[in-house]
Amino acid sequence: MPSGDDKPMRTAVRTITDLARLAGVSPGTVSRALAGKSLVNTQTRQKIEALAREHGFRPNQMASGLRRQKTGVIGVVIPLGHDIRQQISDSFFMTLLGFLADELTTNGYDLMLRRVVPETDPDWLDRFIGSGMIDGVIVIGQSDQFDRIEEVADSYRPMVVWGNHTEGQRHCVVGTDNRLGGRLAAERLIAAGASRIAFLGDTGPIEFAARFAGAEDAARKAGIAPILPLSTHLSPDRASIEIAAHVAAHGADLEGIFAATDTLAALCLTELRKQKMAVPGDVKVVGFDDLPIARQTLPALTTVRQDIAAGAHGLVDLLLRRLAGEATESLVLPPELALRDTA
Amino acid sequence: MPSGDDKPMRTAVRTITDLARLAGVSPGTVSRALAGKSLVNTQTRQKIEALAREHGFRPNQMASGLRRQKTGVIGVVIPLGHDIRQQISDSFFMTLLGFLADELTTNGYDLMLRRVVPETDPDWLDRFIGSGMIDGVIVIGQSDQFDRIEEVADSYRPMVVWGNHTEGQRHCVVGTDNRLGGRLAAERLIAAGASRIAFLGDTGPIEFAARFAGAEDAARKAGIAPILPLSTHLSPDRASIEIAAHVAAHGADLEGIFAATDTLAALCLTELRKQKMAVPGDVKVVGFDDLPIARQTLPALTTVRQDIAAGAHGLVDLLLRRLAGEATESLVLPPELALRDTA
DNA sequence: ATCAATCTTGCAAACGATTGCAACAGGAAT
DNA sequence: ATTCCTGTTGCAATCGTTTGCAAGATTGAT
Repeated sequence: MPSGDDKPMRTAVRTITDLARLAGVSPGTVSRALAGKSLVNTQTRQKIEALAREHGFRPNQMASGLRRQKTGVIGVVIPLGHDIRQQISDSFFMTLLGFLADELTTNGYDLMLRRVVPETDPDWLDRFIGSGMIDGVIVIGQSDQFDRIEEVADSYRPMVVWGNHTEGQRHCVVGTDNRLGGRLAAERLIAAGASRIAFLGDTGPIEFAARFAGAEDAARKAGIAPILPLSTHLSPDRASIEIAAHVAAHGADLEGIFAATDTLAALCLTELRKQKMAVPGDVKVVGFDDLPIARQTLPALTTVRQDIAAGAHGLVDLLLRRLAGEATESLVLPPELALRDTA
Repeated sequence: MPSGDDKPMRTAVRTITDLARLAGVSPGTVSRALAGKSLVNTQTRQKIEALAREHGFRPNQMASGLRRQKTGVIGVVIPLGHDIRQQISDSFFMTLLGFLADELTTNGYDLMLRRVVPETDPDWLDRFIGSGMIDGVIVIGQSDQFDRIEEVADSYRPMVVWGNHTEGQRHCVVGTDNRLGGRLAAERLIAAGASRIAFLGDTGPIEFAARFAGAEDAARKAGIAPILPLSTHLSPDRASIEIAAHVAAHGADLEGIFAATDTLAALCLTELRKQKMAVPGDVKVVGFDDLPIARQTLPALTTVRQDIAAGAHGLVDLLLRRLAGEATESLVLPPELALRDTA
């Protein structure tokens, strides 16, 4: 029994049992005191708290999690489906992630981040959920994994997804009304006088497909020519090249361009300038997202705003509700046109 | 003893013990089989693996972590010191985070993200480390917490910090040579003909202070007037206003502006344009970071590149080494001038 | 002084996976 | 037939915390 009580080198207090010994009580009491339960005598509690502070003791979350069958951690997973390289620095998702971190922290949860490549790891979602490390999961972007998510949603409740809402889907989703957003964008282009309009971006991902569909709705309603889809990748390097080609091929025929994201819109503006086309004189441009960059392009980009903060708040709010056993509806946020100088 | 073996509704297999019962072996054997240890008979192993696959079983990470005293999780913490709102969507940190996630995943680790406000939570670092949830920690940005980090570094080894390297510091850091970067920026401005130069940004954060100091070095060496510090906040909203004021007050006197980040540089370009000052004709501008936005400003921004991917790689590499017990040196990455059109 | 009621506390069994040790089987060698 | 391997497996303790249950202490009422 080593007795180094008064030595300057304090004995390390790693477990609740160590602390209990020091306080002269049982581990159970320490646990209760630190957890703030009411069944502990005030003096005892204070002594324990003081000791814990003094030795910088914190209960081991792993052990606690194991015993209580909850971890206090929410998983956030970003499936990299369509275009792996893009997402690495995609501002939209990263900004959303920032807000999510804040919302979760506010609610006492930690955030475990995972980026997965479903193509090489078909089991990505089950793996994460089954790990036992997380109490719930937020999926950022459906990517091309809609069906997989649907399946999982049937048996796993604490999951909320950022993405597009489709009639009759079974997983709980939060997202902007992309179709409406697409309509707003196209309507703006039309109102500004454009009638030959292109959609710039891959129409594969479901969110983009919805934006495209919305634009088509507007075109049909206005009785103008159908929207011309111009496909691009999302990584800036490849997109630049592809956009240059598209502009060279179709630029002269076009009066309006609806870009699937602000990032693409900004690249497009750069390219149009290079090829001596005036914006909004020759061509009008509308983006999507309203990232900070939209205010800094020249001319400043007219775009469709997604309320990212509201999205993050909604995701966390719904997830907490589901954790509490509530049934929840999906949340569809209204997009809003941010009118600037390109259309 | 319920015997629903052949029912379509499979009995849930949640624990290693459940699986053991199904396979007719002991839990220990299942554990060894799933962990890929060599002491298990090949047939037994295959049977167990098949069963695990069939029932989608994965061992509980919490229990495993508790027993093995390691979690497979690396904590990544972003201290929000100087300007809380900024960092929420700061592209640089978020991009770094993206690369970190990839590097860690590649090495079999998960990433736990935490953003903290040291001012209201002085205990932020010890709390994270003491939680027992993480095997090591990466701190993104020293913010104003240099001393706190130093203290912790004395007793906690698996920690690596992104930030500035200071002579004789005790914590292991990875970062760009900010002072050299600052010198490169100022030298470029001087070479382009500017001799009245301002530094745009708060000189409080240590990284920025070093950039400023580097610029001062260059000014001294060239024998020009001292660099004029123009302080701003980092959140775009406030920065815009402050930059507008700075430009109005000093614009006429200035020939060169070295902005502490590309984001500030981009805002500055916008503001200069508004106030009818030609870039690089009237004023030359150099940024720092080489974020994607630097290619899209008009004119395209000359800036000092930080190699973010290399930074993330270095952080993870050093951390893994420290986890393995190696002693490690800090890693200082060389910045590089990305010459474009603003200077 | 006795008894009941209320507070505090300790005891010990979980949570689910891992692992040192010992036991057992099957073979080979003597 | 005996002994000694080698290769597999089971047993049971362990990681650190939580929590139901019961015991002990204290108080107040009778």
